Amino acid sequence: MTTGSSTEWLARAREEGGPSGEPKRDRQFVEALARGLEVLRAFQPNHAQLGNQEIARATGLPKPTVSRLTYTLTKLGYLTYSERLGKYHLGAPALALGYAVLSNMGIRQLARPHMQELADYSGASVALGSRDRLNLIYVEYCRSNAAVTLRLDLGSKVPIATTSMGRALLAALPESEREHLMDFIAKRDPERWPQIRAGIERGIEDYASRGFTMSIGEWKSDVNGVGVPMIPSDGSPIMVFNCGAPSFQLSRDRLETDIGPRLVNMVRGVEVLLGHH
Amino acid sequence: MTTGSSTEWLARAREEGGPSGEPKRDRQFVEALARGLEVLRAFQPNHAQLGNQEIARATGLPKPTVSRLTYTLTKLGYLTYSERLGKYHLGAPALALGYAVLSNMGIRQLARPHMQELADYSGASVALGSRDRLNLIYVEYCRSNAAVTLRLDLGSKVPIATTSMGRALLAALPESEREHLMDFIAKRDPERWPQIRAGIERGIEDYASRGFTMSIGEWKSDVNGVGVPMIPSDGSPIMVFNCGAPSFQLSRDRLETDIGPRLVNMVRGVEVLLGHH
DNA sequence: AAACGCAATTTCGCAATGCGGAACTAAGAG
DNA sequence: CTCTTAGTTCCGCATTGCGAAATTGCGTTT
Repeated sequence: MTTGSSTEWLARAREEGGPSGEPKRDRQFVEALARGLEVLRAFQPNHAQLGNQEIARATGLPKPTVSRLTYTLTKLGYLTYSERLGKYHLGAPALALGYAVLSNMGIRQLARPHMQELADYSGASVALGSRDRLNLIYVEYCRSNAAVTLRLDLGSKVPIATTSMGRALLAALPESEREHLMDFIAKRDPERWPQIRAGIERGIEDYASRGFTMSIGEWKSDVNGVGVPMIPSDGSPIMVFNCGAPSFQLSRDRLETDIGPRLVNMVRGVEVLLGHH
Repeated sequence: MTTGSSTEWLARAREEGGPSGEPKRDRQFVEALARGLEVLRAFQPNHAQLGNQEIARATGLPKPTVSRLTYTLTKLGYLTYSERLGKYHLGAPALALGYAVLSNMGIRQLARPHMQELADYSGASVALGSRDRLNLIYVEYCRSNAAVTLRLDLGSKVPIATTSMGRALLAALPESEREHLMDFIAKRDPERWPQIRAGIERGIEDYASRGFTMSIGEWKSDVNGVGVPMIPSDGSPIMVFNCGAPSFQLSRDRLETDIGPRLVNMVRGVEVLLGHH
């Protein structure tokens, strides 16, 4: 299901962009920390409980190393050991980190009223996401009081490959970064790559011509959405907005002619607010 | 405001319980990982943006070390660097961890209906917390539709020293652990320690005689609450429930005679559910 | 402009620290 | 009682992280 191992990401994280780069050690990069965090990441919402062995398999790290890392994380409270199952699960301190992320993210307060307005107008839900590897993480979320469906929580992930949000991100990314990510997507799912690629390229065109991207049943067959990127003025990473709903509620046509342009407008408005610091 | 440095915690985390222990190295403990996480922790909700210097001061780590750790965390996406400010802030991947915590915590789904029921009955809010150092982190939260006040989000922290929840935790903890924590509390706030200590001891008595603890305006002057601990059957850490509201809404008398006993009952109910796995 | 203060990064030699293959122990399953 | 599968301990090696001090970089001040 997942990529063979997450070691690839660690390897890439160390190197400069150069694909030719030999294993020149980055004396600045703290391997042990990266590996420890990799262990924490292994605990996805579906993999609630993991033993050392499973973690070793999931991360591609040697057993003794995993053993030491889980030992450390447990002492710090980030992991909790269950005697009954002989497995670890995530502890509350990890949650506190997430809360700090949200409460420190100024853009959320700025954007929320605008997002809510569009959500109410469209009867759909509007979200703000930030990238993590090949996913987008929801950092803000508004839905119309009408909408009953599509409940995604803050902190949850959607793939960049097939969502309108993801395509908006890719379209706005500098060429080199985009290709880097697309390489990974291709590698992870060679089967569907041709269609995925086509969707991304359509997204790039849509973004160039109209300022927003679309996904019509391409992420989940009964969900439609549009996406718009926001490129911050300082060097910080691109954020992405979307507006989406079940397909019976939001037709392709309405997205294209009405919601898409409005989302673009909304993002321009938020950008202005951000400019005022 | 905070403890001088968080290095104390790291030191303790390595050692066995023994207070006499000299710095016998724990070859199992990965220092670099612990330090890296300590850097992330420095980003509390109030300290949104931090430079290397500030992090060094907050964590008590040497500057070059901090520099390497922030470098690593940035490459991994857990921190983001703002050119404009020359400071770091937390990135979305940290949020994803928090989400995984919540979605994996089975007890939440089990307990929620019961918590909601009591919240509705009492017109107050009911929460479930788990300890992180000297705080309790809210991992589940229900409030009556009536209650307008006291909005605390999942992942936020309250001190164990002065809250009903905290006292319930301390009361249920084994002697040695309790004293260990109380030492820290005393050290952190010697000024108020006499009153704090008195409150904790009252909590221990209350818990022994009635099964719940109280805090009447001792955390925030206009907030009252009761707390009940839940000791899991496997070795995993104690969880704590509370029920609280602004003091005008929930009198001491009502807490003592009505809400407290009901909360105890509720927790017994949840414990039974947990037993059924 | 030059000089100053302040913060962040780089340097660099040292040894502490993290590493992982292999051996060992523990706990089920057949 | 063996066979498998998970987890820990050993232990020598060299990688890797360490931190004092020097260096760079930036924004003020004189």
